[in-house]
Amino acid sequence: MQLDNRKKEVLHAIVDDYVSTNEPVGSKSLIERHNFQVSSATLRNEMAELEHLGLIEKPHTSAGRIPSDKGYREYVNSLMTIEELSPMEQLEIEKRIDSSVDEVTDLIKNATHTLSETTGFVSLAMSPRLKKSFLKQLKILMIEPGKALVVMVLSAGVVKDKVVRIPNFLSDEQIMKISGAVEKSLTGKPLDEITLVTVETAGKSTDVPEPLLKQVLYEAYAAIKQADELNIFLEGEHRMLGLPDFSSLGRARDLLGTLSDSGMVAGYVNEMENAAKEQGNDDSFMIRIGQEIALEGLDDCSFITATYNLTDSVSGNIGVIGPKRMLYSKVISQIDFVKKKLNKEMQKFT
Amino acid sequence: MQLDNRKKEVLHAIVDDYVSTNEPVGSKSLIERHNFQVSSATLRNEMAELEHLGLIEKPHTSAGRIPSDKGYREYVNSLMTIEELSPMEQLEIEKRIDSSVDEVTDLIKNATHTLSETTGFVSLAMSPRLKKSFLKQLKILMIEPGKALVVMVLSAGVVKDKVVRIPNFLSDEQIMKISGAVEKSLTGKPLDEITLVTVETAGKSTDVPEPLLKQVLYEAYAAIKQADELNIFLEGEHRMLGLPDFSSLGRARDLLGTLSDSGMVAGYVNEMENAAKEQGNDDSFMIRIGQEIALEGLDDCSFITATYNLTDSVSGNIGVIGPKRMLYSKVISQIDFVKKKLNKEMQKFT
DNA sequence: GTTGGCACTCGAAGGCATAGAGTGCTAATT
DNA sequence: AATTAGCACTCTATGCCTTCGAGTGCCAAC
Repeated sequence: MQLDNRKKEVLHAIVDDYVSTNEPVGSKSLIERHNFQVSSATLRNEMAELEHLGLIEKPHTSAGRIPSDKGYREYVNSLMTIEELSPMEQLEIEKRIDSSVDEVTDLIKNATHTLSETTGFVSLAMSPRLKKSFLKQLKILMIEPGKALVVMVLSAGVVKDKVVRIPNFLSDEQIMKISGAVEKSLTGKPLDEITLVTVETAGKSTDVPEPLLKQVLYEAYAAIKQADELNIFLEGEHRMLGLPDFSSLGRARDLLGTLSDSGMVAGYVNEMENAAKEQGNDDSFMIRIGQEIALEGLDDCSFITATYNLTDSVSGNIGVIGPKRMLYSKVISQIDFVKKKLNKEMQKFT
Repeated sequence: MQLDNRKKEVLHAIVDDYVSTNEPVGSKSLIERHNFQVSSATLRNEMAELEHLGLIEKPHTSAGRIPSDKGYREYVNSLMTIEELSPMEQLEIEKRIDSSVDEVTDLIKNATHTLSETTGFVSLAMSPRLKKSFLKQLKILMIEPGKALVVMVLSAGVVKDKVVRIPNFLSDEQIMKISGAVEKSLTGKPLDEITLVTVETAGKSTDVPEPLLKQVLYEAYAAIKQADELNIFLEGEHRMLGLPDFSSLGRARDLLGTLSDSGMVAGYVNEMENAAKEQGNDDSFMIRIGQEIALEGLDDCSFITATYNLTDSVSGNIGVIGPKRMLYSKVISQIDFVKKKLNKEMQKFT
């Protein structure tokens, strides 16, 4: 979209004003609040053109203008300038992200919590995508007859486990044999290269009778597959209720209803991630505005995520869902700072 | 509270009508909907007395009456009759509570989810109180230099683990020695009898040098303590937004704000549990109505929980937070049925 | 103890006028 | 050709008034 400078300024001003006042902005108040060296009539003409371009719109005939999704998009893509957080704000975040936790998951939850508190919106994080991490250890521990625990240590410093059912007859020794054989042959393999066949082959070297063996191997395989399942952490849903943008109960309900289905949100974040990758989008932020979000009830929201890195090949997303009437530059730098802090803290785990 | 029969009938009718219509109920509509063999004037007199007793109240001078907290309390304690769920409803719940999960926690989450869906309210469950369960196994596994995993198998069929930091110098062998020694001497002990001293004594038999040993033992102790920390699962918060009782955004926000602090809710459930125990309340339900609930924003709610049992000595709570204008008899039987189903399914894990 | 009757109260809903912010258009100005 | 002043018009929000109806308390009669 090519806009002349003055149109850019006008759109910028409209977005700024609307974001801070939550009132449709008219030509007069625009003049009052900004140093335009033209009359309101001229602005009215500009605004009519911006409306024609689909960048702003009127809630009704005799009201001021509000940015459309396209207008926000233009603002985000070309108009806004991102500033660094103030040292105070940085310190606040540093302080909140506690580095004393022992597990990556806790660190991520911690960062998510912090992000929701600093932005005042809903925050979310995806667990790391572990497909590319490799097995460093795998142990099958007998818990009691018929029950075992599969413990996996992954290269990304993550520990996963799962209780599985095994045949009752199996002895402690047999399990240890299987455990050893599987570990020996799978260690060093990335999770996404481990298939049921791989696991079954790994177990062949033991002398445990076939049908029993097969069941244990299958369970081990299932445990490995479960280890790279994606989790999502959502936090601060209730904060949306405090925003004037969701003062209509209907909207608030639709929004929270959708967010309550965390699996659906996780799936959507995943799609976004994949789409970004396909497009070779090396921008570190993914931003979806209003109707661009393919989730019901999020028409008035914007969805911003960044990518954190646990290792070179293992990453996840962290971000915010807020009203589309938000201070984009601020929120983006908040996410960015939390992400960087998270990346730094994560190094301790790898 | 001693009420004559007619007063009981009137209160019963008022609660029923108000619950189903969400309108203050007046003397005339009461006559219309129920077979009172008296005139509306008589009912007005009765209602005036009920109001005097604090059982019902007027939103304003010229409106009908609504039950007060005390009125609901009376209703719940003495008036309502609890019916069994219909076979259809039972089947629906049976179907939803999936018995194929491998861990108790999943089963509990499952039941919580089901409860929220069947009641349409917020449901919650506490994780089992494991203080009285005893250690069946405890293993410390070396993950990498400086990092180990403490895995505990408890008598209640629960598996817990925690990643801990250990001194870098320790060898695999040394850890195994400690692990063996601790397990040997702690196996069979209830969690609440395990103290730091117990653990340290348990480790003494090894030849691992003192300061290193001590750190590992401390971490093991911390892992054990963490194992009996209480978790709470809350689900369906967004459903409250659909209820007319929370059509005021302010109330809804206060409510969801409070519920978002799950630690606080967990603490409160715990208090309720302890209070019930002290009073020797062997009733299987704990019910708190309106202002009886010592949590901000829950003035218009009722809080109903039941106790599930994982083993004789290990139990937890499962229940519902809904509007106080609810169909108590129905909700109670729903909770009761879910609890029974949960108890049944839990037997598989012990 | 019960009832019919009646005056009174109060909130909800609808109608109506007004104020205010904003718009688009036109004609004049630079 | 771009800008501006001016003006008629539009639409919402607000406040005020009225009406309507469900409900109440109380009193006198049964």
